[in-house]
Amino acid sequence: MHNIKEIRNDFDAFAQALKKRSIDIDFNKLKNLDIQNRELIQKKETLEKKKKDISKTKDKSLFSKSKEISQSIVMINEQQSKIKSDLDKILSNIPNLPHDDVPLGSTENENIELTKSGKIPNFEFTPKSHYELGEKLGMLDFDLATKTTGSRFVFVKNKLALLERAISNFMLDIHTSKNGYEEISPPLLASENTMFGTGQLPKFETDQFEVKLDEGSGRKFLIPTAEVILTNIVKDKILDFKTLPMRFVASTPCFRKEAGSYGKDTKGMIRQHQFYKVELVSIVEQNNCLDELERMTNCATGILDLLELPYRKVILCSGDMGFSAEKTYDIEVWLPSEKKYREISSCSSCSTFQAIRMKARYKNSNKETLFCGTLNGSGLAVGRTLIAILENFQLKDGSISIPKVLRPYMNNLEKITLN
RNA sequence: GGAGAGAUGGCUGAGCGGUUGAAAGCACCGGUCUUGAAAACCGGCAAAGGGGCAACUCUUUCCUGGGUUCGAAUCCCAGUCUCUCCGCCA
Repeated sequence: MHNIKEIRNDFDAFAQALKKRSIDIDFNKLKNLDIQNRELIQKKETLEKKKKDISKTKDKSLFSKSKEISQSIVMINEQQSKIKSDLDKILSNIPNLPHDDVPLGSTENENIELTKSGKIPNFEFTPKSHYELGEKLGMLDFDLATKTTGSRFVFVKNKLALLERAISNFMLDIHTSKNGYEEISPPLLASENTMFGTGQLPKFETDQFEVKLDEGSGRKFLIPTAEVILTNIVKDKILDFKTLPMRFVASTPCFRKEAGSYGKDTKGMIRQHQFYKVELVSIVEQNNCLDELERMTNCATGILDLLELPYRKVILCSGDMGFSAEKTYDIEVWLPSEKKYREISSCSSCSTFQAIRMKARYKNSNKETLFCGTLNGSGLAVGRTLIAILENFQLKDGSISIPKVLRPYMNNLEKITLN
């Protein structure tokens, strides 16, 4: 969320910066609400002061006057809180401003490739898709999932289930032992307020799975990414700058409705309602966001290097970035069956955007209270890593060789074969 | 599911109708002392919002929302959350 005080300072600059997002906002309305809001606050405060003074005198003859004032305060207060909530409503739906580094654009076609790494495999046969391979092995069962649950779910079985677990554990080990992240096993449900903090609510409610608990308890949502729950660790906190940066890693299932992606990636397990993801989150001093973004992105690509998977790094254009991000790198892995790169990680700096929503602050060395910077990135999406391994490490007979670094996690298995 | 207890500043924890924005301790910052550090002693230290170029000043905030009152952290009602005991259970 943006700070209205800062918007006020340079209203036109804000409107201009937001244009990069190609978002339609009624700026005049915003401006007017802010002015009205402050006028009413001033009115209210004048009356409150009067009332307070009367109370201090303890003069009985003034008590009735005080009562009158109370009534006017109630009325003004009603108006003011209405205006304030309208104002907040607009503010909470405005996305983060793109950083200057971010290229201008409206769709993914304007994203810019920065680097390419790894060697694209050269097959002597036509490479199969992950779902062909998985089904042939009898280890990916989409039909069964359709029977028990519905579309966009999958049963991962046998050695592929082991592979999935190995991927997860391998990534966690690297991030905790080499990259300095603290491992967390978090709740998979988040409260409404938590979802607001990272920006999933209110604007993207239709993408979320809501879960009904007992009557009376607040609304709960299945996390669409561990980012939500990990970032909110610092919600409502005022941290000491010495405790920063904080770095968390978790491997969790993620749940997404994928509303609006009907007909997209319907085959296979590219786009599922439920998938595992190893997520990285950093809480930093606000000036360190961009450095941390580079560091985090390197942590993600480091995994692909170790797995020997070919990938490229892309910087997202202004129109393709997520709601809370100021700058995002996507890491895309090569999929031989599609002959193209597909997203396997997305690393974003959210500047102070989420911290303002969460009220996550810290005291810097000058004892000033400032909003934290927050970052999140996949390190990596486990399901898509599984896909990438299947496709890139497939052999002519449909068996899969296991990347060397994963073998210790799989009883030194070298190959997944039909039987 | 049954029975209780609680929610106060960065943290711990007093207060239970009128200078209480809030005692005390810890943490933190500054100073004295010390070769340096520690200890000891002295001093400082909440957040949000409004007004002002600024010094500064005003308002709000003791879980949330209502109510009583001239006045509420303190009394009443509702809600949320947390904890303890019993039952059930991975």
